[in-house]
Amino acid sequence: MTNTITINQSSANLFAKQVLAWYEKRGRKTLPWQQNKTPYRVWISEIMLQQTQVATVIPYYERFMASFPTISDLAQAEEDAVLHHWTGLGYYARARNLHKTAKIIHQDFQGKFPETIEQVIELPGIGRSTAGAILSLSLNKHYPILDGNVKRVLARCYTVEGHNGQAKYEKQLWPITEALTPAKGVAQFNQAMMDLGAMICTRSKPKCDECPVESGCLAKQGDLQAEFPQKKPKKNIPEKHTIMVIPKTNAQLLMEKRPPSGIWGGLWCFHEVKDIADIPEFLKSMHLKEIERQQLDAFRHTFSHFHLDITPIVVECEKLPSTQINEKDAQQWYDMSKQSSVGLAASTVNIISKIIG
DNA sequence: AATCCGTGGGA
DNA sequence: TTCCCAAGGAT
Repeated sequence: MTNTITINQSSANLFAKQVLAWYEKRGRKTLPWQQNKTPYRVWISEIMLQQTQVATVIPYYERFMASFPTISDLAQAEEDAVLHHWTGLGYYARARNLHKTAKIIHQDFQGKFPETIEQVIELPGIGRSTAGAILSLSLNKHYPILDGNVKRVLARCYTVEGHNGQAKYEKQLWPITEALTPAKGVAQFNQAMMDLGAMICTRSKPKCDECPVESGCLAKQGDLQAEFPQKKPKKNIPEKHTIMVIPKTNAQLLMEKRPPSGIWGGLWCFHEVKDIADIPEFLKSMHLKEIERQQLDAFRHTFSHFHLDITPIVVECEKLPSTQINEKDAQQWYDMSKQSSVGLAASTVNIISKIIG
């Protein structure tokens, strides 16, 4: 049983007024994607910021916009180049969807970012909140958002039960953000709500004395800030093991492109085997002769949903004659003396740096 | 509806 | 150290 919250017009007006006044004084206005705002620039920022902190995003954003200043540039880029700009950022489906969407806009919308919510939500990687953010922040269109910051602020203000990722939680919150989002000043309001969540209504130790809506906050009134949003039940994540084989010749490492979906989809990675005994067969299929091997220290890479213990094995090899290492699409030699131009997972960068030193 | 998809920072 | 989880969306 979840109680339905009703918000009348005058309390919504007051809420918006308080938030907008706060934004003028304390809100963020100098982030990179807040300069020269266009749907394209805001779109890229919103995708990068999904489940990712601002400080982490900024350097990625700057590099990305320098390489792909327009939708057309992005649409015409190689997927490897787009993923390269995502190396280490995580959630790589975001980059693949970004590229797909750029192509769609290039082909179906004459390169102009669509401006209706229905069209924007249709695009790969853009859901209701991101669509609302793009259109409100860049074009001041009247759409609500509901990102992690807004959820936390509203969950406390209205003591909404549930936690992130729970359907009933969002189902309660959407009508609230709809009711509160003003038609006038929507760009500033939406930005302000994210700023409040990020700077004031933080998950631990919220700064209620600096909050513009403290007087109406139900959590504050009941001293329940620590109880909302509610805690997610903890779950033990499984442990997995893998052996990564790294054939090495002089200054080159053999890598392969991972399938387009699943973990590290579309990134270049080292070949995985279940057992050390599988290594000779793999080397043979690559037309490589083993000279010697060196097992590096195993290390743990932890994802949100499992641990992966990785044992890297570097195999110094000699390329057998008469063998164009066949597969230019699935395998390639990574030149350690050159700058990479493809997408790599953080753990792959880690292994390469161990080898290069 | 719950799970899959990364990574690094903060407590 | 260990644990939680952040400007979500797709399935």
